[in-house]
Amino acid sequence: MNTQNLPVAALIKFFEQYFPLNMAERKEVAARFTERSVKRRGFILQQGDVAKYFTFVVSGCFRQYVIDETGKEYNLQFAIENDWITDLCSFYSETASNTYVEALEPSVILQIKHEDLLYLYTHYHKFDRNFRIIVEKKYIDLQNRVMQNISVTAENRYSNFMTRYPNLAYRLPNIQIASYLGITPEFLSKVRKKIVRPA
Amino acid sequence: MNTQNLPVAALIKFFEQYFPLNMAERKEVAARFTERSVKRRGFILQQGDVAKYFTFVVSGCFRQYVIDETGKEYNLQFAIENDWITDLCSFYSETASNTYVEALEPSVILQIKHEDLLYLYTHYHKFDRNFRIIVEKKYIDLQNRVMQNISVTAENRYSNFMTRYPNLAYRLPNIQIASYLGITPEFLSKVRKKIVRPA
DNA sequence: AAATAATCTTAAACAAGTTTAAGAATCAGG
DNA sequence: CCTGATTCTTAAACTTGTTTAAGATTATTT
Repeated sequence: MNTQNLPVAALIKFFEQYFPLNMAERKEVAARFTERSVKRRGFILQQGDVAKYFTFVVSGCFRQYVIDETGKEYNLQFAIENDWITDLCSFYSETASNTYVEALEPSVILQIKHEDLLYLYTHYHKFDRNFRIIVEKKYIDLQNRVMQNISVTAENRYSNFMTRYPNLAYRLPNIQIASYLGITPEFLSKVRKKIVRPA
Repeated sequence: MNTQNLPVAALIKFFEQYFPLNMAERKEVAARFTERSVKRRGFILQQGDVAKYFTFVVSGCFRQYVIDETGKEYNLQFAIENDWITDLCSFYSETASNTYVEALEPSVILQIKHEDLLYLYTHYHKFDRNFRIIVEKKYIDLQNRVMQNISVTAENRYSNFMTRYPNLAYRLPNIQIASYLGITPEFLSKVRKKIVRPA
């Protein structure tokens, strides 16, 4: 099995940030994750579907969002290379999702089915651990975001976002950033103007 | 070892929601968690400290909060019986916390040190799994909160909070709820009035 | 390269939420 | 059960962010 230069090499490298994988574990990764290309605006999850996969982003960019009764969209998260995305709630409870996961760029992903991930959890201690760590890191990020949402003005949330996620931020249209920060694109425009040419 | 009626029995019961514990695992739980009583307004974590413990709440109620430059407090989370609380970021990175964790009621807790939890992770697969599940559930809650923060008015956030966490909500002063929802107590008062006697 | 779609900006009128201040009600602790 | 401290309410003036609408700019697709 030659996994060099393949998307699965990126995934193995990701896991090995935490702990080296033995040969059996590498084989399982190669066997149980499925590669897939997604074009811009393609969906890997839509409202009403059960999230069947946990997705590792090899290249490209995704957003998860919800749509309210009035048709407005709200971005819950972005994921670029080396990040993970799914609707965790739907994935683990195997119930219909309220969310969409859409590619913002042409992307390459590796997906694992719920049952295969459970298999890995049960047979290889290390994957319980790896996914514990993945979710812990995401939890910490999310808590930081909640903190900002309840304590920081839109202007500062925008500045902080740009400094914290510069790679991500400069790839995203402002309209997507506004939706993530919980403000309108019009107000973001105002904020940006103010930052460039402060009163 | 008789653990009936003891706080540690509550903790074992908590873990056994997910998977039964064998005798060795129960012994480790009894041995590695330390019981502690905390009086109202007592702190188990303060800004500048490293969070040395992961805390299971046997009885009582805690809040985690931050204080900004102007001295205002913002509640990041509450934890009542059968919930867990710490500053995850500080706990895992072993760096100083920006947050406080304070008892809102006289409380009884069980705490495990970072090194002891790592010991459990390493020697007992089940604890990696249990803590993966604990954090996943907390992540899902937090994502739901972010969604509300960016898409729902203060009035509806309050209503949703009251229906979603009634047990918790009716134990908390409104001032604490306001701080969690990201609004002022004065505005919450307005909102409550409107809900009782709609215009 | 043209056509279409999506994004960005501006501004005026509006709505949601904050600030300040002060009095009333409730609660915790000795 | 008394007392000080905390919490809750109200209201007026203010600030932050939204809505609507329209034109300008930039990307994407054909």
